[in-house]
Amino acid sequence: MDPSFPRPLVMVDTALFTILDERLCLLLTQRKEPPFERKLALPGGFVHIDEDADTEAAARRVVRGKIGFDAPYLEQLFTFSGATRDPRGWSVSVAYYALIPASLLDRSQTAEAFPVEALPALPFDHDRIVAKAIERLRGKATYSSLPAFLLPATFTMNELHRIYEQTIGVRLDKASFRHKILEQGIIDPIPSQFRIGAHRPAQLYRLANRVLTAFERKI
Amino acid sequence: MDPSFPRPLVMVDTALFTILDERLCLLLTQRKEPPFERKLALPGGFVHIDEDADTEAAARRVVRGKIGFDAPYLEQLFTFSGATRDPRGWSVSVAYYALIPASLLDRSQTAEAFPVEALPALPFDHDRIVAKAIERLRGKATYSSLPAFLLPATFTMNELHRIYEQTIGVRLDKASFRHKILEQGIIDPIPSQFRIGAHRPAQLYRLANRVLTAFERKI
DNA sequence: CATTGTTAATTGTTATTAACAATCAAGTGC
DNA sequence: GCACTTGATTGTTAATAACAATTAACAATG
Repeated sequence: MDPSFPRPLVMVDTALFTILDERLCLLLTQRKEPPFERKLALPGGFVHIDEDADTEAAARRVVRGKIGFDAPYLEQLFTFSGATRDPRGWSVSVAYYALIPASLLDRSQTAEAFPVEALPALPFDHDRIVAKAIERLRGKATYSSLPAFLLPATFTMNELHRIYEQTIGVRLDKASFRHKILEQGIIDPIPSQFRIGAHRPAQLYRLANRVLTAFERKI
Repeated sequence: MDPSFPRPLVMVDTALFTILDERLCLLLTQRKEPPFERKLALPGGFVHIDEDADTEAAARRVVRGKIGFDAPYLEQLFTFSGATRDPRGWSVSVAYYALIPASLLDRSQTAEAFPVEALPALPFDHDRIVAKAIERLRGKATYSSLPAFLLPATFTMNELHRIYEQTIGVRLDKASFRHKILEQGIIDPIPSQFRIGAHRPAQLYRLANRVLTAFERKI
């Protein structure tokens, strides 16, 4: 019954995105064990088959260990594998990426956030994982509500606009953006709630539902 | 050095698509071993860590075992995992999907092709794998050259048109389709080569390069 | 050898959609 | 009051797409 093939190591790694100071950042951890002890790396760990229902549950466990709560958005990214990516042996890493509003993070956590354009050298094949995660994030941002999961529960149209521009990396026309987002119906205005400050009050919005919505066209 | 966690089983499964009689089909195999011996299932097998460089190499090995050659297009689909998906124990299956022109298949292979709307009941969680593979195929077909990999090396514009309609599942305007495809530059006309028959000869085309090309807009 | 049928390829017209630029609105601080 | 800043809207133009119709090139037929 039990197949006699030698089994690979199986782990999960997570790319945790947040926006800090208008810049896309990744949360890294200092490794507590060899190999690469004390180096900064993506949060990850081995799958515990007596504890985790599946690899996504393992990823959620890792995320909770890092930030203390579940990420508003978590998605499987890609599975990396091979004999050489980990010095401990032939391994399989099921990578996930998650989006976390900076408003949910506390001070010590944001201290470990690094802008994606200024990441330190990463061990294992974590550079590849990060590259793929950014590629996926940018790709999905162009035709879905994905970037909204980087914002707190309530936000203004301009905040949403900026977060789309930051994640996609291109200018977006203000009027067109407004039109298309409202047309998609992914957000609802909160009646008589406005962001007040030094300027004209801005209408506050919230996500119409908390699941990812794909658009028919690019934003 | 060696982590003492019990290790999951690691396997690959493949969804092999082809077009037969204008219908999208999947190649299935009759299982030779328990569990589910003699049942039709997706081609798959355990990763051989002394033989496979990574899981993609394992998938290529499985595909070669099924059709005798490498598929023109192969891509990682998703990783399925958990304690219950395989009766042999906590397992991880890295699923791949591939596109294979029917012209490359021989008679005995096409005999094992089933239209995706008329598949037999599949063991394990292969139904989920198939559903996800079809979803991915349809999704990518709308904004990339993916469906072209279901055609032989040379084809007419109308053959390409039909294959897009079949994979996406919607009508596409003939004139607009022609326009957009040529604009993308993914195919080149083969000078003075035409498909002749009972009617007006049709210009033959071939893929400009053999890698997947993503479009800026939907087709 | 003109007629018909069928597929291939093109053209034009209209309706949508997006990009760009400008303008109007509503507050604060001086 | 006035300048300043951000929020929100409007209009004009250009680019695209959808739809319908037409022209082109063959084979088969009587």
